[in-house]
Amino acid sequence: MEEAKASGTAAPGTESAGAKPVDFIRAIINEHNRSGRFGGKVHTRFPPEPNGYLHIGHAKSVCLNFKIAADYNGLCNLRMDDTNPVKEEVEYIESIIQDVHWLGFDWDDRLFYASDYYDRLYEYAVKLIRLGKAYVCDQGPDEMRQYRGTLTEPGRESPWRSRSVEENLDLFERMRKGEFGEGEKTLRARIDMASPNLNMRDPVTYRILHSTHHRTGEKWCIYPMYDFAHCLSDSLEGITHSICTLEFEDHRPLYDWYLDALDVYHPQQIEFARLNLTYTVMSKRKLLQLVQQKNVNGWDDPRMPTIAGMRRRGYTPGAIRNFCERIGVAKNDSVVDVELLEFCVREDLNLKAPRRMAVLDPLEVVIENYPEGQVEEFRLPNHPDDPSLGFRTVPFSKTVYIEKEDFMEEPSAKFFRLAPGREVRLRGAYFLTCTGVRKNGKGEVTGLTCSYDPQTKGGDAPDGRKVKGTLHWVSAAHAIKADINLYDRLFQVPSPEGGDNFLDLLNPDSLRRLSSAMLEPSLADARPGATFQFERQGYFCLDEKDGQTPVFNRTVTLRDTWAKIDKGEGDRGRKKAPAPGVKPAPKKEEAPKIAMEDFAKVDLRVGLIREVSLVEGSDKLLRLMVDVGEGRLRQIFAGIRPACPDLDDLLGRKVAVVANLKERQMKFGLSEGMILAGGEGERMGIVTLNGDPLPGDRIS
RNA sequence: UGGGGGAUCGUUCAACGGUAGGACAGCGGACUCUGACUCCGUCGAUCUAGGUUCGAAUCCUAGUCCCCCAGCCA
Repeated sequence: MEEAKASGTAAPGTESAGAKPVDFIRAIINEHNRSGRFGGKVHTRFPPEPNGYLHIGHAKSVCLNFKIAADYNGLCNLRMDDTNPVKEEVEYIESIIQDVHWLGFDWDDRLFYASDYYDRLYEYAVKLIRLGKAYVCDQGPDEMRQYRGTLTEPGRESPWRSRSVEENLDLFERMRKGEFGEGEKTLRARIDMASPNLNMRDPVTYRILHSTHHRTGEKWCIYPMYDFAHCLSDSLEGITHSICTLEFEDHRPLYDWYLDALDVYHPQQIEFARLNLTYTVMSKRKLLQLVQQKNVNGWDDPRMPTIAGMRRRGYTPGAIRNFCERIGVAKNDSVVDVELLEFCVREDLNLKAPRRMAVLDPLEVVIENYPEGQVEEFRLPNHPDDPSLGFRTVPFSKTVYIEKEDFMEEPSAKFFRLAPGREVRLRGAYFLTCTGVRKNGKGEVTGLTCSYDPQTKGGDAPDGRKVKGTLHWVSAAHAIKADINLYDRLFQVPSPEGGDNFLDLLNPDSLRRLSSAMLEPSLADARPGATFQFERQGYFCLDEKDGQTPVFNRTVTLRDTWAKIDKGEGDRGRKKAPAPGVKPAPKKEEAPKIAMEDFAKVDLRVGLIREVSLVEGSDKLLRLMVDVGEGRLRQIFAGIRPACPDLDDLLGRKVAVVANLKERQMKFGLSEGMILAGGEGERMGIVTLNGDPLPGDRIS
């Protein structure tokens, strides 16, 4: 086979082991370049319809189109696909222009509008009529639908299909002049009413819309349909590769048909899978609904997956571009984990964001042995790894605020922040030991008294003693009060886009407003839009500066290993754990929460019980040694004792084992799976398998 | 039950008849004046069944499942 990579399109040295794999679109382009189909030229376009704000899904397309053009030394146009004046607005056009620019792309003087081509499009339509390939149809919407047939039955030809060229020309001209009302007449392509592809059953090419267009005003009352306008706009602009999303795949025959029928320059349409993100919705209809119903505060609400929303939230263009790079491009339907986006944001911000200290939920600390009225100034670096970001000055005094959650009166073993008698470091300042706790009548902690070690100025102990915790802090006398918006995912479930009840799935805590945060004074100079890392908290950007109190939006939290530990302990300690090792059957009343797709991930295997023993200290658990066909026995602790008065009865039984479960360390030992059982107490039963399945056989 | 697409670690992208690899997530560890960053380690997948082949994620056959299409929206 010929070496594709040696064809000269790859830069020198890139065909070595580290070469980036080529996605399927570039593979097609490479093939075109090899065959000379477009003379080595690559010219793409990003063609949004200005009927909403751009979102992260559009960003994928923007990056794809502009990057491909750049990679191949070609060009990419920005084109507004404005063929439906009813839905489109100037506000959207402006936002699109701003957003694509903000993302870091430029189209020079190549901002186009499909409406730029209305005159020529009209001429093309006339030509189609002359060729006998289009006709004016008098069918109304309902009638046309009936004649179209169904997915399985062919359509019937319209009675108007055989009008003469002259009559069609005359009628079309009169449509243009406004002699007919909306819906009275359409221009249709004469293709094939029996085509299995519905798009080819004499599709409407022009429709009458007595509506003011945001650019052409009253000039037209007939407007071309997408399929007609799009392929010809591409053709007119000399686009080589018309990259669009998957749902247009079965429009490609029509794309090709129009261009062939008119015998004009013919770009190649290529379809890729649109981006979906977990915990959000991407359809413009749903986003519009959220805006209109005021579930969010406009298109640029920081919780929205729109470019404008992400900008306001503090996401950077570089992070978004990087994200689009990492998710790749293919034809699989995919839902990308929003954590990848957040990773990209952190990755970018970590490098650039100056560090600051901000206490979101303050707890007052009085340092008893610190001189009254004394103020020290510490010079702290803006970035731990990048000296070029410089320093700022932070004042310190007798009373400081620390984060409420950085103190625990009765700490667990793994908590290494402040607690009575414990010593921690105040970042960049001193070691601090908690000597007393102040409480209100309800027993809530309202403040601490602490002592500091003057020897540890700057944050290091001359005697070399270590502390486990370092806390951020703010001097009470110098603090700036601020409001903080804590944003979380908009929806509670990973895929809210499923049914029509997506509004029920909104996360009620997607925005938490904090109004008593205290910031270090250097933040007074922050400019709107500037992003900082509030140490140990996350990245925050200044939203607006009008009013007395500044407002910071949380862009994204820091990765928080402690939260996981803490939560894990909480789960173990507080919640009543179900009998381990048993998957409880769902109760009748409540619908099962497991989606079929999740269930399909369960690897259910036949397990042969080889050993059974009681577990000391538990009246529910049994220790089973089960053969799952792996050449060794798995130890499974199962809470099935109530179902098994006679242990010997279990020996040799074949049961259903969930084999791909993460093993679980229990106090009795490691449990390497789960066996299927249902019911509770004495009514519990174990799923037993009859017949001759072998241990390890998959159960489907 | 028409047509068009798609099925590879939990997620996503790769591997183009020759060792199934990367990233994110997870887990474990090292480091740390951010429980961050960084570093190291680790877990983990070819939809199913046949066939071709020395060799199959890749080719063939037959299934299964998922997505899209019946706008005068794009």
